Amino acid sequence: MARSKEQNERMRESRKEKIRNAALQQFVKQGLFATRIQDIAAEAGIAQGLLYHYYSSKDEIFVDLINDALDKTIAASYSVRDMATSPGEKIRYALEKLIETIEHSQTFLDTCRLITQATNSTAIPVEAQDLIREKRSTPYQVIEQIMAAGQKEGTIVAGDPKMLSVLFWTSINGLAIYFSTNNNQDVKLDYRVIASMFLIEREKEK
Amino acid sequence: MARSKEQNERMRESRKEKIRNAALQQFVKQGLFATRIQDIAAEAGIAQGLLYHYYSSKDEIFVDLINDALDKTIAASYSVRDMATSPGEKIRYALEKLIETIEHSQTFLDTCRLITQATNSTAIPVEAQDLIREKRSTPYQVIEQIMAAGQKEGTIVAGDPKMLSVLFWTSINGLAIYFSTNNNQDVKLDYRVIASMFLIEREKEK
DNA sequence: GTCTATATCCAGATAGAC
DNA sequence: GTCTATCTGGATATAGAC
Repeated sequence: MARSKEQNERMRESRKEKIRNAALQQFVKQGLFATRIQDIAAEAGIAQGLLYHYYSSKDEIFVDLINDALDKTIAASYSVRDMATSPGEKIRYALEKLIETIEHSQTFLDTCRLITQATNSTAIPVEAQDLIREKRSTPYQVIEQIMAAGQKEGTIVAGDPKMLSVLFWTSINGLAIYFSTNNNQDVKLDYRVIASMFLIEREKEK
Repeated sequence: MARSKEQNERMRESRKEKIRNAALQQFVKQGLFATRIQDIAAEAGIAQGLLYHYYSSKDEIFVDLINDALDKTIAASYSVRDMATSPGEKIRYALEKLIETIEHSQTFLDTCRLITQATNSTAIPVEAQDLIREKRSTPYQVIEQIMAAGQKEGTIVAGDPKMLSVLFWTSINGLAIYFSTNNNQDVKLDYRVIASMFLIEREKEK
């Protein structure tokens, strides 16, 4: 009996995962409000009514997705922070990986779009607004600290570390938004151009 | 009689302008779908029914706004193109002005947000989609050409001019999106950091 | 021109059959 | 668990009074 219960739990969770994926596709394409419950159900291959056995409302799915997206972003920034290298190298490596991810991971682009959408609308569930207030500043703070450490070390350009962090993330976000709707293969990004904003000459050579 | 007719025309247009401004405020805050006709009418200080004497639908207002926004962006890029200076100086000057505008003009931020919103949603009127397809590439092409000219001149860094143009606009757009919801005065932008992505050392000194 | 009141439609959420 | 059918609320757009 216990096993059957466990199996059910697992099946239920995998079904919810399927619904979340379907919802993410629709939300990034159409936005929260233009997406109908029916659209999500159709994308997930189930009837509209059945969706309510897994989520009690459209908003609840949205909040779940936002929470996931924010946690992923925070986790990624922590993995950069905890690297066993110099601050300058952390910035260089992070940009290299982020650009590569922008070019190859649709999931990453979707995550960026969802967060941007949520951050730029007052018409989202209050729970989502709270999560954003709570979690969104972490990646900015992480990069700000690395920038400050890099300046002490002499590998990062002068200027307010907070500003450098804002430039770092807004460049990445701007690119992600652009590539999410222009997945044209005719533009190949070179992360070193962006890196040259932050790293002083000596570092650029690497 | 002719004068009265003319006056009426003018009053009608100024009323429509008022409605457009109200709609822009609501669209950038809530998005096209979450915004109700009622919200626009309230913001414009008129009754809901009256709005239909000026616009026949919410979509029609949206299309009008998108068209304006795209035309403004194109006009701005042409004014940079037609400057009587070197390509390197054009890039430097354009960035200086754009950063200043991001910091001080709410209207500019709203324009960027509206275009970003429209570009990133399939759930907008087809007329708006057509306008975007038609007009959106112009600013990219203008900057691309300046970058290429600057490379010949020896003031712009190496790399695909198309990529440089994409980096130029996505940086600006990313910043505009960030500042439209974080109008914190505690971060002062320095355009020279961004300029250092594109201009080679000799130019940076300016 | 401007308002209030209303008809119509459509999406979210629920109920009930299988 | 899964579906179809239905209730309900709310927004768009229209009609009609002033």
